[in-house]
Amino acid sequence: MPRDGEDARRRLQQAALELFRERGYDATTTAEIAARAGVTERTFFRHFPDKREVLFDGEERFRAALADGVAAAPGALEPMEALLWAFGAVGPILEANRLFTEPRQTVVADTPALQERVRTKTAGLIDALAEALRRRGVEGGPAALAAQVGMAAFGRAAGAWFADPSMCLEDHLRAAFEELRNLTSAVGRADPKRRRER
Amino acid sequence: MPRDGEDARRRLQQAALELFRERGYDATTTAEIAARAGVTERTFFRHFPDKREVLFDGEERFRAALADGVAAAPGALEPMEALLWAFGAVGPILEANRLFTEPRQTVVADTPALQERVRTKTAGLIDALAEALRRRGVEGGPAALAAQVGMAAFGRAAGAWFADPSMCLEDHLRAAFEELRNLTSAVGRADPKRRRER
DNA sequence: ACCTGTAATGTCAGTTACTGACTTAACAGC
DNA sequence: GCTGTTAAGTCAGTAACTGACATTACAGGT
Repeated sequence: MPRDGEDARRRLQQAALELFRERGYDATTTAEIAARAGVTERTFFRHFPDKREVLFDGEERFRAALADGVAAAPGALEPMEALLWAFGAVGPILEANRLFTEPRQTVVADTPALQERVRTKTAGLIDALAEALRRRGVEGGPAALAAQVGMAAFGRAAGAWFADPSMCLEDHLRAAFEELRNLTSAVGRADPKRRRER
Repeated sequence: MPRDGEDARRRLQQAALELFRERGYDATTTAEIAARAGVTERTFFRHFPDKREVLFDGEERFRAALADGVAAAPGALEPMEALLWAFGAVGPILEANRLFTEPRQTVVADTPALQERVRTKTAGLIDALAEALRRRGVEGGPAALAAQVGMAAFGRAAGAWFADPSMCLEDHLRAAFEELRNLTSAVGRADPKRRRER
């Protein structure tokens, strides 16, 4: 009976989040999730490719927003500046999803399998950023490195922003990127005797 | 019959690598691996916690070497300099394992599940580096960021070194870290109007 | 009304990774 | 020769996922 459509998907996500918080991710079976959502286990796997994915939704929209941000940045900006621009433009999306993403933070935090998935999602974002930089004329190698490094700074800024929302995301971003510059500026100065003992 | 001991483990790894290269990771079952190694499937899972882990061995040794390298770096070095030092000290290990790790590169390359595992392993290395930096007195936040960024540069250097072994690892490392400094030095100069339109 | 197509779901059987509980075979030292 | 330990075998079971097929609801045209 196809009257449900998109509704069943939302019920499944809701049921999954509830059960994960009640008894943990590993102790919850996909059959239980389906039962609470009022559908069959088979239906679960028609809406989500696997058990983990039920928690992650709308990530491709975020990825597109990041890529668009890099593309929309003024052409004169250096790679890292373009990334900073894109991260700033993505703030509203972060803010809008904040209450939505917060409950699953605790679930992800104590489930290694989900953390692994988060890393994969992040890797996808990094790839998209690198590709967007390449489209601006940045060479492949530096683009990939810049995307990785920029994402690390963004993660730090987003974390700090979650912990202290009194400062706006842009300021957190600027602080993180400044920290980054301070860290990297020191290298290659004294050039210590890089002997490999042992 | 416990006469095998460590030997069965090696046979399992060898059999797994062969089968993965013959017909791919996903199309290979743990039962097949065990059969080719001359043991039971149950024995496979006594030696490895899961199917993926049969390909990754000696990673904890590498992690310890990295942490030791950071600890052994001269105390006057800045965080990123200490990381560069540690990466340089780890070169011989990379070189020794080169022929050993090369065959599985192709398997990992076209198996998403294995790439996910590699990312998890890398995250473990980053954590170890951050912890080692903290032990040098670096604060938690900057330590984590420096470890992430340093590992990104190390990955780039190692990749370049695999592609072009004529240059020594240290030179590749220096090039990657220099690239990093160039990338980050540009940010925060003009401070463009970071308006979030759209 | 009737037919038809399509989209979401139900049903069921099967594969595979992985685990727990128990048994068995080899070897080690006393 | 007895005993303990260690690696392995055996067996039954769970749970994530998949393919093949049947079913139900609804939409539109005639």
